Amino acid sequence: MDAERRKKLEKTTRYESAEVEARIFAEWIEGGYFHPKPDGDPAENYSVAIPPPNVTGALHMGHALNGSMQDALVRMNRMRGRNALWTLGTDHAGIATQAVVEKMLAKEGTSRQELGREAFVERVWAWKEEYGSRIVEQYKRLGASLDYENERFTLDEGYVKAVYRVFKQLYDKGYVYRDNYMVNWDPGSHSAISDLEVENREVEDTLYSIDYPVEGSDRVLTVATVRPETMLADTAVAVNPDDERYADLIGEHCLLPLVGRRIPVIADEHVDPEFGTGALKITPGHDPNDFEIGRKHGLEEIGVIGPDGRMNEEAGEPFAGLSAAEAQEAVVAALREEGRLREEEPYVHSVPFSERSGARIEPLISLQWFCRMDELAAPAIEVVERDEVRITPPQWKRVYLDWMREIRPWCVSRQLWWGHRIPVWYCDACKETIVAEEAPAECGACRGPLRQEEDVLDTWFSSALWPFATLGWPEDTAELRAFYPTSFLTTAREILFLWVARMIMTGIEFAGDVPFRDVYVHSVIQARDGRRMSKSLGTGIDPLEEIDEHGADALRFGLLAMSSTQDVRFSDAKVQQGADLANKLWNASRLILLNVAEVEAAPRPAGVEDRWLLSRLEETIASVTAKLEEYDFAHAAAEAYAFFWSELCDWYLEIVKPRLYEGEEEVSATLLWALERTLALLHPIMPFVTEEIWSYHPSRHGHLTVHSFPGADQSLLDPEAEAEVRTGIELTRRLRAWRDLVEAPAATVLPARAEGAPPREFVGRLARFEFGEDGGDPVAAVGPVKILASEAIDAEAIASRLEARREELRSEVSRAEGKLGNEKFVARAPAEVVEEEREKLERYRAELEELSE
RNA sequence: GGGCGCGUAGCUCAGUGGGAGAGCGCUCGCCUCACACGCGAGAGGUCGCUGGUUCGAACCCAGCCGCGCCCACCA
Repeated sequence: MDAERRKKLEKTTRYESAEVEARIFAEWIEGGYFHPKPDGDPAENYSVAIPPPNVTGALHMGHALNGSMQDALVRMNRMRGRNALWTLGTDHAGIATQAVVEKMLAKEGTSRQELGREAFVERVWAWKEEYGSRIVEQYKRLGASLDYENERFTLDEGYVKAVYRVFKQLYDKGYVYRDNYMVNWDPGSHSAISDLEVENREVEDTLYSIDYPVEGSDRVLTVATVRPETMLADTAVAVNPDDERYADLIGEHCLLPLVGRRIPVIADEHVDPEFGTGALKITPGHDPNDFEIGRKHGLEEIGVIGPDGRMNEEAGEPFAGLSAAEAQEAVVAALREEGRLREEEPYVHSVPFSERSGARIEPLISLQWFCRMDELAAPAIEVVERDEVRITPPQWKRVYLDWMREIRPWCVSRQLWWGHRIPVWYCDACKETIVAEEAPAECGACRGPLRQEEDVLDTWFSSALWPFATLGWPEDTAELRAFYPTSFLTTAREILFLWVARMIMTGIEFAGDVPFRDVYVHSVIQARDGRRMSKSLGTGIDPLEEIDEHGADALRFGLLAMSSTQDVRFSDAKVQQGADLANKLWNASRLILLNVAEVEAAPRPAGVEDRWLLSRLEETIASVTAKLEEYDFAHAAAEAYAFFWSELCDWYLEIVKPRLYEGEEEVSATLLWALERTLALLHPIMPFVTEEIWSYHPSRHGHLTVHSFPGADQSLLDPEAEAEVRTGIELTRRLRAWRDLVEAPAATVLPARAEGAPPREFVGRLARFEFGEDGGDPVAAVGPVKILASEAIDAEAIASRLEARREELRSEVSRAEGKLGNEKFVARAPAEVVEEEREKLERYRAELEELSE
C-alpha cells in the first residue's frame, strides 16, 4: 500500500457507497469479466437468462430482488472458476409499449390511426431507442454482473428469425391454427387477450329476470341475466335435462322479446336447476359458457357487440350504435315497457377485466390464431414430475402441474401494431394461405400479390423462446452449445404460467432440452403497509432512491435478508442493516489493514482464539455456501452477518487487538487470511464494498470479482478450541453483567481472584477485572471468579445481585428436578436427553450452593 | 367452489418435537486509540383460540376465528 492509499484508508472512517460504486463498476466492465467466451459445456458452465424487463420499464423492487438473487449466484459461480454468463436483454412488451407510445401521441394531438401503421411502428422504435435502455443502466447501479456486451431484444433481427421459425414449425405440426372462436376481447387495447391476462374482480351488478314467452302457449320461461343487452343475440334457452318442470318444453320454441326470433328450448347438463328459475338464456356470441353449449348443440352464433364495444347492425333498431352500457339501459326500458321484466335485484359476482387496460372484458367470437397446447405440455409435465426441472419451494411444483394438466388452447394473435407481425400471407385472388419464415414474393399458386396478416403475436409467444433465442437459436451457435440449458431461473410466481411454463414447453420442443434445471419462485416484497407495491396505488418504493441513499450493497443485502418463502413487507431496517454492515466491514478492515505486520496471508494460529476463529470461519463458509446453493438467500445473509459482526468483530478483533498492535506475525497472517476469505464469501451479496476493501489488501493480485470463492477447509475445524473460547466468552459476559448490576463505574478495573485454573487472559481485559493472587475477602462469586471488595462497588447492590442470581438458579433447579422426577420422562426420553438434564441439574445445584455460602 | 399460505417480543420477521430467537425500536451505562451507521448491559412474548397425540408441542393431528394469494364457465 503506498503512502497516499494508506492515508486515505486512515482518514476515511465511514464507508461512502456513492464515492465507490461507479468507479468499481467501471473497473469490472473494463476487465471484461462479465462477457465470457463460449467455451466448455453447459454442465461445467453456469448461465442464467435474465427475465427480460419490459422496455417501458424502470427498475422496480421486484427487479431489484430478482436481480440481487441472480447476481449472487452468478457471482458465486464465476468466482468458483466456472464460465459464467448472465444474459441481458429486454422485452418489446407489445400491449404495454404500444399503450405508452399511444398516450404520448395523444398528448401531441395525434393518434396511431392518424399516423398509420408503418409510421406508428417507426415511432415506437424511436421511443425504444430513447428510453429502452434506461432499465439496463439501472441494473448497472445495482451492480448486476450481466453481459452488457451482448444485449438482446425480443424484436431484434435474430430473435425475429427464431419467432418465425417456431411459428412455422408449430403450424406445420398442426398445433397453430386459425379459428373463429370465443375470445377475451379487451376493448381497452382493442385486441384479443389470453386467459392469463384476464383477472376476475367482484362487481355488484343487477340481475334481471326476463320472461321469454313460449311459442303456441301462454307459458313463459323466465331467465336471469346481468347482461340483458346480450339477449339480442340469444339463440336458445336451455334447461337441465332432468328438470321435470320443463321436460315438456324441450324441443319447443320461445319467441325472443324485442327481437321476435324463434329460439329453441334445449336441454343441457350445464344448467343448474337450483339457480333462479332453472332456465338459462343462451348467447353463444357473447358468453364463454353459452359458446360451448352453442357449439355442442349446433346453435347459430350471433354477434351484436362489436370490437369497439358498441352494438352493431345485428342488434337492430334502436340499439345499433349504442355502447353496451347504453344498450343495456335501452333494452331494460323496452322490456319493462313490454311487461317482460319480472325482477331486478342487486347481484355480486366476479367479472373478467383486462389486466392490461383495466377494461371490462367483452367476450366475443373472433377470427384469431390459436396454439393447441396438449402435445407441448405433455413432456413439460414429465420433466417437472421427474424433477429434471426442479421447482423451489416445492409447493409450486404442484401448482404448475395442476395448471399444465388442465391447459387450454392459447390465443396467440393480437390486434396490435407493435410486435412480431404474424408470418402468414394471404392471396386474395386464389384464397391461398402461406405460412413462411420469410415473406414470399408472390402467391405460389396463382402468382398473385400477397397480403401479410395484420395481427401480431402475443408478447409471451416470443418471450417463451428467451433462454435459447438469446443464445442464437435457430442457428447452431457456440453460445448455445456452451450455455444451453441455462442453470437456473428465478421468477415471481405471477408469471409461472404466463412465462415459465411456456419456456419449458418451447425449450423441449425446439431446443431439444429443458431451458433451465432449477426454478426458484421468490417471495413478493410488499409495501411498508402490507399493500401491493404498485405505481398506480402510489405504494411503490424506488430501488434507485434506496441505492442513492444507502448504497447498492445495502439494498442488495436488505432485499436478500428480507426475502423468505412467504411474502414480506419492505423493511427499511433491513436495508439499514446492510448499510451498517458495509460500514462495519470497512472499519474492521481498516483496523486490520492498517495494523498488520508485513506477512503473507495464511492461517497461522498461535492461540486458542485463533483456532476458534478459523474453525468458526470455516463453518460459516460451509453454511452460507450451502444456503446460497439451495436459494435460501435470507439465511445466507443473516449467517454471514452474524459471524462477521458478532464473532469476528465483537469477539475476535477485541481479543487479539493487543497482539495486532504489537505487530505479531501470526495474528497478522491469520487476520489477513480471514479477511480475504470473508470478503470473498460476502462478495456475491455485497460486491462493491468487498471489492473496494480488497483493493487495499496486500494479497491482491486482481479483482475480487474473479478471485476464487472460498471452499470450506475441514482441517481447520476445531471443536475443542470452540468450546474453550465459548467458555471464556460466557464468563466475560457474566462478569460484565455483574458489573452493570452493581453499577460499577464503566472504566474502573475491579479486583478479582480466580479459583482453580485462571480464565483466559482476554476475560479480565474485556470485562475489566484484574486477577491477583492476594487473599482479600471475596464479596461475590461469578462462576470460578471471586470478586474482591473495592471502593467502586457497594455492598447492597451486591446483595441484591446475589439474591437475583440465587432466584434464577432455584427456578432452574426446580425445573430440572421436576423433569427428572417424572418417571415417564426418565423411562421414555432418549438417554442423552435425560443425561443432559442431569448434568444441568448438577451444575445449577453446585452454583447455588456456592452462592449460599 | 377448489387449492396454497400466514397469524411468534412494540414493529418487521426467523424458528417443523427437548430449556422462546434476530434486526429495528425501548431502558441503563460508555465519545474504551476500526467503526457513535459504534461498544457493553438489560427490559419486553399464556408462540390466534379450543381440543387431541406424546414422557415432552410454537413445531404433529382435528376443529374454530382472523388475514392474504392463486385457480375456477353457475346465468
